Amino acid sequence: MANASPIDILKQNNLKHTKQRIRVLEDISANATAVSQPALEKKLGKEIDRVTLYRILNTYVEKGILHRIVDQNGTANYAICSSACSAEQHHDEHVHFNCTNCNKVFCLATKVPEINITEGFKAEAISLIAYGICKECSKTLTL
Amino acid sequence: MANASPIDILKQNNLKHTKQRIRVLEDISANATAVSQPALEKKLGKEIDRVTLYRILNTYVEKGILHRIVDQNGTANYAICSSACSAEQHHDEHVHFNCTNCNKVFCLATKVPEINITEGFKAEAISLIAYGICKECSKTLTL
DNA sequence: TTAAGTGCAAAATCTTTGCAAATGT
DNA sequence: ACATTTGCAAAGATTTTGCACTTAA
Repeated sequence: MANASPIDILKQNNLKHTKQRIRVLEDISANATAVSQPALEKKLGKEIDRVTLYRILNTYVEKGILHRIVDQNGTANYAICSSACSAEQHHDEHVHFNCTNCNKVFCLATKVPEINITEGFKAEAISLIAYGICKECSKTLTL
Repeated sequence: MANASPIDILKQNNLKHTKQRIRVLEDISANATAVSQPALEKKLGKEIDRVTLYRILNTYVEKGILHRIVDQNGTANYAICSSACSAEQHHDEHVHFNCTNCNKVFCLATKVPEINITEGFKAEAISLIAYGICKECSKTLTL
């Protein structure tokens, strides 16, 4: 249920499987944390044109293949969606953690709790990002 | 406790009260919702240089005078901090609502609930943004 | 074969930096 | 008078657009 191969994912979404698209999916799956756009550019910059990367990422988000998590700096981070996601109803209802030291974005197991939204407002999605120091950096930063 | 005048706020923070700084505070206070940077630029563009606006907003966020709420698009929105905020410990622990129709950002009365963060991660701040249709747009969008 | 996807060039934005002139205390 | 703040010019970064070439089906 969890780890479909890049090619499977592309097939399921009627997308041509080009080597650029496959590389992007491989790279993001390989990572335990969400990957920032700058990190992707740095990593794939020689294989994939910057513009193509923008287009691939947008396509993936539209199709519900990737989550886009925008952090406090306005930087986009991408993570593979769980199987529950689809292009129509895009549920990204787990908590994200953005380390203010290493800047990595983690998808936590914690689910976003029910929120009492003010009468009259209709919430369709909720983004909950915790900012602080991640597990790794906590160890290192023994100042 | 709530509505200090722009000049009072500047005095309290040892900032010179220039007409540009006062205009920014007036404009943001006048609004019930948070104000986006593009909206501020559009409104104040003839009175205040774009670069000056960046600097004023950054100063205000550093001093804890304004909250910066970054929405899904990476756009910064600004709202006056409650009295509980300070430059050192900056608590912005209420829920924000970003209307996907009019793009306005509302500060809701709802507080951010306690979250169980995964062992090892140290959360220092939490941003919770609900996306959907705001009160006003709900009325209008009777499609 | 042909529709979709990529790369390159270039435009449009957005954000930061440096410095001289203006302003508040 | 003096330290800050502003505005302008310019550099740097990010994101979008258009179009010819390439590639997967």
